[in-house]
Amino acid sequence: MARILITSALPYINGVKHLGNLAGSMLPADVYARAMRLLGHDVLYICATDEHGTPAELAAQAAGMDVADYCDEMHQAQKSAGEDFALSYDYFGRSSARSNHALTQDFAARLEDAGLIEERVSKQVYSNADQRFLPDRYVEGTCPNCDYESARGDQCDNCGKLLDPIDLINPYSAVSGSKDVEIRETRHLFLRQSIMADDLRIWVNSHSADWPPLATSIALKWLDEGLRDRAITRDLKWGIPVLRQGFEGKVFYVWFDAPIAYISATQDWAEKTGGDWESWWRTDKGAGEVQYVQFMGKDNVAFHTLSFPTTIIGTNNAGGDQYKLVDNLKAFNWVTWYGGKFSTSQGRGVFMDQAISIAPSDYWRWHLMANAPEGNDAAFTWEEFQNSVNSDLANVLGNFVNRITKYAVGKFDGVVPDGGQDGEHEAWIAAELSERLPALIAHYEAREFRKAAEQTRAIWAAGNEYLTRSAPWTHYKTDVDQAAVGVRAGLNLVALFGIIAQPLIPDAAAKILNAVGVPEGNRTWSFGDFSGVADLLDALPRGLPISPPELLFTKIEDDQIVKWTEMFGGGEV
RNA sequence: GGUGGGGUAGCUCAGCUGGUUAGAGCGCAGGACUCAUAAUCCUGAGGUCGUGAGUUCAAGUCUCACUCUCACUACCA
Repeated sequence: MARILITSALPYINGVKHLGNLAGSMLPADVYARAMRLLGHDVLYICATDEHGTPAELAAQAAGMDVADYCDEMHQAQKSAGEDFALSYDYFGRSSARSNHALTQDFAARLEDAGLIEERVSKQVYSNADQRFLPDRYVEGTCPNCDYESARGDQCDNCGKLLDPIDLINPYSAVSGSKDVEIRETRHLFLRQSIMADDLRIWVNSHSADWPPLATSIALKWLDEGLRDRAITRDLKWGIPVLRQGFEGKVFYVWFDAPIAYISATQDWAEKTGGDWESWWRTDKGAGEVQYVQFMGKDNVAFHTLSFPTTIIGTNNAGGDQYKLVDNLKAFNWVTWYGGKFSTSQGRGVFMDQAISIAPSDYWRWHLMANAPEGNDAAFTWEEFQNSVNSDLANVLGNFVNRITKYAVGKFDGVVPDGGQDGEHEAWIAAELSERLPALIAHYEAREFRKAAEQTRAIWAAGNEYLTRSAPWTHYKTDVDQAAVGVRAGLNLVALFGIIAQPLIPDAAAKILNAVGVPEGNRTWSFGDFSGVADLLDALPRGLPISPPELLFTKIEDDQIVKWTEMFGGGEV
């Protein structure tokens, strides 16, 4: 048994997340957590809302709310959306929690002791009308390169050129539209990442074999370009106060405190459950044996492979408490939406709360993982979604469960039949399983979600092939015992299919396992060694009553696709 | 502009350190079966592996050039 710590990138607070966010961090982390628990590992899966920063303040302002109240509300909304999708967090915390204030301030103090903090003065755009400093992208104006009139201060959307807000012609605040903006000097703390670059490179290279190329290549790219020091404070009201003379009214940068919330949320978990957070995070207190796995979209890779590690290594260098670095890191590409990106700010795509209102969570979980954006960006289309659900879930799995349980009710009094001897067909399916089950587990252990889903489906399909081969309905006419063998094996396959389905489609899996009376304690993946896989075909007690579950998966009809396409604008480019 | 992915059957994608007739699912065409949500099972058609060179006994797999596409590019997170 291993101890596995899992975190998924913290969803930002400014709205319910879309399917791209779900597919790229929370959902795969959940599927992995579930699979590892089923394998008997000691798993701790932590997530939280990421609540600080300019967008949170502006979103609250737009909603006419106090930012703390806004975050309370949105935290609840996201927590509830997570529950709707059966995300099995051990704890879903908040980066604004008191624990995170304390820990972030402690980290900053220790980084200073380690000589990694430096004060610098920088120039930034200030809006008098908004009474706030504006991040580059919140300053707009005319592009000096192409004369596009709504160019953002960081980059022009029209010609793609990277800009500095100072270069904009006729700059104005994107928040209020006010042209009363000026350049002001402001003092900030910088994290001296540059002096950690060599250490970071050695560490990243040590993971070149076990991280996805996407992760190492992004990290090395930044290192190759020369890691720059990064400001870790901001001129904002909402956030974690900087305890330093001359920094009154300033807070830590959201990207400094957010990953620290992985740790502080674990502290909050411990507080609530009586668990021991230090054994998960403190390498000087038993966390050395923990395997820590992070899940994130590719946009987050630089922060998780460079900035946060700098924080951890730097803090550790100060002596005293020693914290754990990530061991394995799974990075995802994007789910794309009809030629473009999902966008929270522009409302493009399908959001978690909308998704759950039109189809059960299992449908989304299955489709998003079977088509996970692992090697590449993955296009979401309604047709593909329909196909995944109807073909894989309804036809292959749902129909299998339905056909054999109904047949058992019709011909064998609704119990697992006795009688008969296993023969060549049972040997065939046993051989299939003895090859496929270890492959399935290997895919989960390697966090290859497309392949895990593909193998899961292949095992279900093998069940259908087994029924074709053993054909109990044919034997029933001449040899009831022979038919009993097929029905018995078939019902045991139903149980097995439910057991392996649990990480991906937990709700349907529970219905299936209830239908064939598998007790909670027997739903794990302790298959033993796979030489004994034939026992899986006779695991249910003979004579055990079973009952067909209600329709497991309702097919998605063409007219629903038409309706959803209209509703969500899918099909537009 | 720079950097990094990717371009493999109609569609979505597998193909680790180069090695027998390039694979899967869906879709399509035939057939089988009738227990089942008109489901399932079998068989088949279909690809000059983006383009052009090169290295090698041998390249989808390595090198170079070209082309298309997506992403990242550091004060949005």
